[in-house]
Amino acid sequence: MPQIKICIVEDLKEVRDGMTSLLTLDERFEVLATFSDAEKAADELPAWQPDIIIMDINLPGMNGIECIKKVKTLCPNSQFIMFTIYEDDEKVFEALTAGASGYLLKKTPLGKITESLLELHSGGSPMSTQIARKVISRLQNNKPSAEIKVLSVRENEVLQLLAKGLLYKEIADKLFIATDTVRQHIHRIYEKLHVQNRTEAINKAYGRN
Amino acid sequence: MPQIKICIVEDLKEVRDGMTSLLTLDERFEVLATFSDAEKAADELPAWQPDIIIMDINLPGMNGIECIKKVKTLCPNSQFIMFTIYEDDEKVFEALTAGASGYLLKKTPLGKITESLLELHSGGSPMSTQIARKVISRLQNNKPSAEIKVLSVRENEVLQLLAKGLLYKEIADKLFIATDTVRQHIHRIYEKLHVQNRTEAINKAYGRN
DNA sequence: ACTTCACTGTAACTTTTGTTCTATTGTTAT
DNA sequence: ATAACAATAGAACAAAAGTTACAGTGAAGT
Repeated sequence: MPQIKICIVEDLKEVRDGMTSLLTLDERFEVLATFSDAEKAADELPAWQPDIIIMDINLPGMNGIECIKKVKTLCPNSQFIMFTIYEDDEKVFEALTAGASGYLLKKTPLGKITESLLELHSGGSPMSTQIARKVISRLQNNKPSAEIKVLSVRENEVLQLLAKGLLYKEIADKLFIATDTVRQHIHRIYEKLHVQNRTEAINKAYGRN
Repeated sequence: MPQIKICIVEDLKEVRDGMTSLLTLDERFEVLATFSDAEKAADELPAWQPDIIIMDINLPGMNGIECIKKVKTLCPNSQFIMFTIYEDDEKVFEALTAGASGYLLKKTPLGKITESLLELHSGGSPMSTQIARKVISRLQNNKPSAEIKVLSVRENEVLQLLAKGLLYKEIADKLFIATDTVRQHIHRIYEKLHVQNRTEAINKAYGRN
């Protein structure tokens, strides 16, 4: 069983060293190199071709997400795992779409960290259920979002059809109500979502901004 | 703290009853109703409006995924969690894109089941890291879709702004062209995408059907 | 040289959307 | 019970979107 080759990109020396010694003590891992900034990492990572790159998100200068974008094509066999303080950071989500395969919280207990790395290496994507929800929502293009909850059941039905691009008349026919009633519902929807038109309503309700 | 209202769709009586008694014994949950087939569930679920619907995937007749598609618009505030034997089932993945927010394995220890339901209810998406990886990779293959490529550069710019919900006038101002020209571009866009209005164009271009 | 096409523009016209007001019915919460 | 709200609907009106037809310019390709 070969060791899992790892590189670390992290600006804080203590954190970097802590992670390095944790992994060095575990014979399943091998730390090839560490970097304190993204520019240097982007330059040198391709030469190392690690299995896993642990990437901090908030770095001085180029951030971790930009770094992924640069390095990804040059390290096609490397997997990126983000390392961050904030669990619910929108940046984590950005990173996932940019090419990261999972993430670790800085407060994660040590045992969990190695576990997550092993999971990552065996084809999984360690992440919290909160992030998982966000990812799924994006996949569905359908975020149940706070906004959508202020709408009544009927209003949601109307919005659903509105989002398909149906005419008022067509919505009315589908729901067996008058066109004027549809008009009414839609007006209320716009009010509740604080928007002016169909497109804005759809964007807001389904979380595309 | 109100109880979490739950409905169960599962064809095997033992499993159904087991789940029901597990949840009934826990005062945080309330089982409103159970169904042994998807057709009946699709009929009656809208009347219950549960917080969570536990849905078996493999059902006789209509399967759980079809059932979700039918019920989802009628229960906009309900969350669906799949209940299945196979962890790596492609069906699980289909279910997630169809609208499910997480899934449970049938072999899951009882304590984990209630934990997952609570996570689901508080906005998370319980799932294994394997499935998470699949979801992420689908997310990353976010292709700009074939349709968008038939459009000229300018038309894409217009479409972009159109998708934000801007008025023709606002688009014109942003691009420093006449409102009538915007009108022209949009007409061409609709022609090329074979659609009749703004919403359909956006859906088509960004692959939401 | 000629054709094609993206991009720009004008103009008249129809259809759809969105606003505002009013009003009835039934359900739910205090 | 009484207030609040969801769902329904009619009607008049203003604003925006969408259709159709025509036309000039400049760039790219044959």
